[in-house]
Amino acid sequence: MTEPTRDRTGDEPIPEATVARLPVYLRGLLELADAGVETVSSVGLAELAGVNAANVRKDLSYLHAHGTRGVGYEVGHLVSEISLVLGGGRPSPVVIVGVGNLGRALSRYDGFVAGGFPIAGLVDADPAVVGRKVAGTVVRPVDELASLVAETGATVGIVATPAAAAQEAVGHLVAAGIRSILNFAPSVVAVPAHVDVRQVDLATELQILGYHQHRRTTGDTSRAAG
Amino acid sequence: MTEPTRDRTGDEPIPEATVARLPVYLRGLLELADAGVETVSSVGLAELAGVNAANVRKDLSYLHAHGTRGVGYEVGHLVSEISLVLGGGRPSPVVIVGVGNLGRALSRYDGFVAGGFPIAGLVDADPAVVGRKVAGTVVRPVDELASLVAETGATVGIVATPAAAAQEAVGHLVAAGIRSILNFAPSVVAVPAHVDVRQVDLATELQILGYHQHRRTTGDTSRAAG
DNA sequence: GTATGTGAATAGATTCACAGCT
DNA sequence: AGCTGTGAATCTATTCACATAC
Repeated sequence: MTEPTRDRTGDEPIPEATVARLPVYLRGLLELADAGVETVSSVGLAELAGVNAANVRKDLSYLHAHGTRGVGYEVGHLVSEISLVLGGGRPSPVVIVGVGNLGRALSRYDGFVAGGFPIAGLVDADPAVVGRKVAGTVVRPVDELASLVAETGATVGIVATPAAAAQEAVGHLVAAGIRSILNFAPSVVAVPAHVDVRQVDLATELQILGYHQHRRTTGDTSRAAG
Repeated sequence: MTEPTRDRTGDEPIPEATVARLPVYLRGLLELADAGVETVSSVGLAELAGVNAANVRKDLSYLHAHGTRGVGYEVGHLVSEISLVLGGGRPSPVVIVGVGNLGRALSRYDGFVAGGFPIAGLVDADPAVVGRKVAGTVVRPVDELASLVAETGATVGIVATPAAAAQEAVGHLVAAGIRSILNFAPSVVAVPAHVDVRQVDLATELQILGYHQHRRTTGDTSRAAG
């Protein structure tokens, strides 16, 4: 409260729940910036993100993003701060393992490139798929993964294989030096402690919806969950 | 009748965090059942699901699933109980709005059918796409959504449109009577209180990974997050 | 001996409510 | 007046530890 001590970028731990909301704030802020809006209040940002305003303020207090009392937050400033925290501002090239239906769709998804996650390359274990051109990129064999990562500086791996092949795919990625993995395969995978895995499971999401639906139709006084 | 509080299926509220883990347990249990395993301990199931064993026990205590002390849980029984809680055992047909890259991939994803979520139909706002056959189904125009839902008994909607079209797509789904929606568009959507929306946002997931990666490389004493 | 079931303890996240700045 | 920033209160979730049952 007297001296502005240790102020290194990203040195304080930001709660996971906050980190998960930052991308949503960022999206809303980019829309505002596009529309020429220069300041936004916590209430305004809360509406865009679908959360509570006090939550927004507390979240932003973890960053080095301060607002002006009586006015609000400067949109451009928030965009910079959040972008910095989420990946340091540099693009993170992505390698995709598994070029089935989902892998192909992901490789063509332009939201990745726009969000700073260009596709560095595609690999597949199936020789019938290797060599084919998908979304402008030639699919390479799995044993070239390490060199692909080295060449392109890829930092993120996406697993889009069948469940049975997911653990092996993760092993290849880790061996190639990748430490951030997004796993679309419906399978819990084991990784060393220094590797970060996030699971995106479509069937699981549907089943969670199924629970609430089932409850709504059989139970009585239930409350909708977001 | 004056019968006391008997166990109506799904009458107690199950914590959200537990609901989100049940599909993961179910997957592991189905694997065990396939392998002919008949009982499993909370420790065994915890390993399969990647969580703490006490957590498994507490989660299962919310269901009507009891184990045998000194032995464990009966795999077949758990499968039935969890399946029942997650959607009542009946299949929930799914309509997909938006037949771009992602919509096509989802419509071909066999995990849905296997998990009790058959594709009831596809719709798209683009006349150039309407009428084309995707994954064995003819794409229908958005204004046929209500009749499609009525015909097929679809209970779940998947939004796979661009962000700008997501709110409108959700509006159509709600108007057609759908009350469970899985939104793949990177956009916060507003829905009436009786409608349940879950967001699956690929760019957001990558950005969360980006935060941890950035922290690992710039910060020092950090701990890996699951 | 082994494994469940659960109260108690701990940790984490959200929301409230208001002091303090512009 | 309006809006941020944050301690305190509340709610939710996880983990521990052990009595209880097989």
